[in-house]
Amino acid sequence: MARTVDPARHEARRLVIIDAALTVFAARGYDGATTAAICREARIGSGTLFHYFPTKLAVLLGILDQGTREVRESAAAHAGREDPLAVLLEIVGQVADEVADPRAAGFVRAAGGVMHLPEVAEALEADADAQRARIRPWVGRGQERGEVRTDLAPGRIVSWLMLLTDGFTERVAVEPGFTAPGEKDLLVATARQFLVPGHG
Amino acid sequence: MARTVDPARHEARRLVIIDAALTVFAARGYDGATTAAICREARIGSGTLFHYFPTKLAVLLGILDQGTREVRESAAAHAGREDPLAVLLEIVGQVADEVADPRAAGFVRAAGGVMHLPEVAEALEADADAQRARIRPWVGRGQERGEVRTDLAPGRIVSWLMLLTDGFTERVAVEPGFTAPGEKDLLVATARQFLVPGHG
Amino acid sequence: MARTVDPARHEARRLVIIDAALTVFAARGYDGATTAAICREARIGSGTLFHYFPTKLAVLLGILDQGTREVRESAAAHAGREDPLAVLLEIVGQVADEVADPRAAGFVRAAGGVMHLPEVAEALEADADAQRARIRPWVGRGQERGEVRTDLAPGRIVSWLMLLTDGFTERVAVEPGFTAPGEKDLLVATARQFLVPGHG
Amino acid sequence: MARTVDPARHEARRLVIIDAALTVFAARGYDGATTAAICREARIGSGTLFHYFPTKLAVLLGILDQGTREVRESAAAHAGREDPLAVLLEIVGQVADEVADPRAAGFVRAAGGVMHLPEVAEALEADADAQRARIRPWVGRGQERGEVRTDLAPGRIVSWLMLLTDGFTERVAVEPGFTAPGEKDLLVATARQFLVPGHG
DNA sequence: AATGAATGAGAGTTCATTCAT
DNA sequence: CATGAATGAACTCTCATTCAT
Repeated sequence: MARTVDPARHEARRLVIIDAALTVFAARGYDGATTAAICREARIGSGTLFHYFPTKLAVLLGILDQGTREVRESAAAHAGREDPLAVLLEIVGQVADEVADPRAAGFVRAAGGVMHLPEVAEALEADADAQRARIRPWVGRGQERGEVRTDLAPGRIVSWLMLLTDGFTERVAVEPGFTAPGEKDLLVATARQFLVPGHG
Repeated sequence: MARTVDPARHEARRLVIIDAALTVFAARGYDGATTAAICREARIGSGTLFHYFPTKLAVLLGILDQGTREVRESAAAHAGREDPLAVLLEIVGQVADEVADPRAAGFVRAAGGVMHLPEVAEALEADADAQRARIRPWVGRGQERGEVRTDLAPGRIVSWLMLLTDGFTERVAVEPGFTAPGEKDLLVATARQFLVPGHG
Repeated sequence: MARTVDPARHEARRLVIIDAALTVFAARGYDGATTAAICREARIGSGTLFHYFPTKLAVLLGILDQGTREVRESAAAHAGREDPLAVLLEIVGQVADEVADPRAAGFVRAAGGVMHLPEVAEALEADADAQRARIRPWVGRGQERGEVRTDLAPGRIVSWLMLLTDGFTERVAVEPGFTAPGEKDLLVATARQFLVPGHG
Repeated sequence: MARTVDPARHEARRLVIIDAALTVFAARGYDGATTAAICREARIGSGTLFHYFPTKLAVLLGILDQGTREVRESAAAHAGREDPLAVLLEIVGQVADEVADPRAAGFVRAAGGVMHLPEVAEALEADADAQRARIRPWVGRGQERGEVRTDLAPGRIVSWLMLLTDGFTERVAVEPGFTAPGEKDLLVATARQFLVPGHG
């Protein structure tokens, strides 16, 4: 009656691998990250990696899925709110917080570097969809209540908010002096400015 | 046995290779782009590629240098102007125009994907410096003349303008419906909004 | 903590594994047969396989030994017979019957494919020896009684009978239209023709 | 005007590789033969092997194709002959000669060991077809002329001739004392006996 | 100058085997 | 006794780079 199948342990180990891979991908890019380096970082044997993920690419996709799942959870957390503009700015601020993880930008670039792989493109699209779905409803409600500008279609406003967070992520990654905590307030202010132009 | 080192011919061929490589890097990423594929695209033999560039990495760096040089040339074109705000918005608009090349975003991501290589980091930094140098003086002059907000240090304003163009580039790359020509005006308007907050 | 070493149960399980391995080896060859596939076929865990056999190779050798043992048993069954030629033709016919098992030919080829391994070569030799030992006495007696040609040394006649059964096995394996039951009679007739040339 | 494409040189090198691979496959089986060993035997770098063959399997298939081609050429050599029985016996004898190459049997077994791979099965079938096609017409003509038994369908006679050569190959491979030159005459005699039963 | 055949270092991945449970 | 998660040695194959022609 050997009951070695401990799903919790399995999931925990999976997360260890994902975390290690995130580190290595961020530091060396997708192709630069050897599976050997990931295993070393995760302190596992090479065989174990492939016990949990069928290919190196699957590890990358696993990380992306994880991120998408977290975006969806975050979206759920806003349910029931009645202040759309505040929610939108909170979401923007949340992105700034996430980018504070020094690995975030490196990993985003690593994934972008292999976006030509269909599976990666698909996963990134799914992630983008989740992000849009998190933002979109609040734009609509904000417009209905007159809290958000109505001269732009809601979908376009979503795109521009994502433009701001994308640009923010990139800057944090590239510019040493441009730190997430230090620029967060200006990000939120700029987003507000964009959402409510007259405000300034 | 005429030593027919025709520098013009040499440079022309170099540019052919650079253009081919740009196409292939954009389509497949840096590591995904084999030198064989670049040679095929450039219609040259593999040996020829290495006559013009010592390594594959050197090809990438060559493209980046080319871009940096163009930024510098573009900067020179603004010399003597007396309307800083207009110049800044022109520069922003110019980025939107460049991004219309469908290869632009793909190449940017390809380069970002190997940013962990010191030479690439250096080249990208040089490019960023050139971009900053192109923008920076006009921010300062704009502030002096009262055309640009003064509540932010000029360097920070430069960073945020680049944030906008970076985010714009990313959106164009990722979102099928988000086209450079279609969104250019809003980019310029948003940049203006950022530079002159009261304006809206 | 009863030391329930039930030898019967142990042997039964061993046979289950051997049978499963025979199936998988026949279908995929020795190297193509993963231990995982054998375990799946035998409905046991991978650890269990190695409780019964120290290595994958030992499983193969186990099957071969089993076959050799059966040849010896078959040989014993002929003891006391007084009609050498009939015995020889029965043995030949028996091979045809065995080959009717669709796995037989596949397994023979699988074993042949790793004959370069000394242990396998040895086991196959032992099997061949057993087969020779089963045939040889009846050839001698047949010659003594004038039932079998005497122009060839008995050992050579044994070799040629095995040549016929080997070729038969191969044909059954390779040629869809060449079935063991359908060709058995001709095999026996050809063997008789070989043993008693004038007979035709 | 570099004209480095020397097809003759290319073909020669290809044959060197095929010959080396034949040796190694025969000695160690398909899976036991590492590409490294083949390269060592052929005195080439590992990259060169894959310059000539896309995969290790393709090398095996190349050898099989080569064999099939040779069978077809041999078939063509008999064109115009008017003595069917003699041709058939010559073909049988030819097989005995080929089997004298000590690598032949080992290679046959190596290929058989991976017959579960569809490409190998297909190639072996093509080879078998070529062999049948080489034999078949002479059986028909032999029957028409009354030189060959007519109680069996011609296709079946073909199968049985191949049974004899297959068994011969196997015996030569397995039995140290059973040599191709030493047993060739008996092979031909046995084939004749089979083709013309009354003869003995 | 231009070529492409040849190279080999290095990568991802497989799988027989071990051993704690 | 039975299990299957963990392991790492070993393999095939890719591809940037060299160099004789």
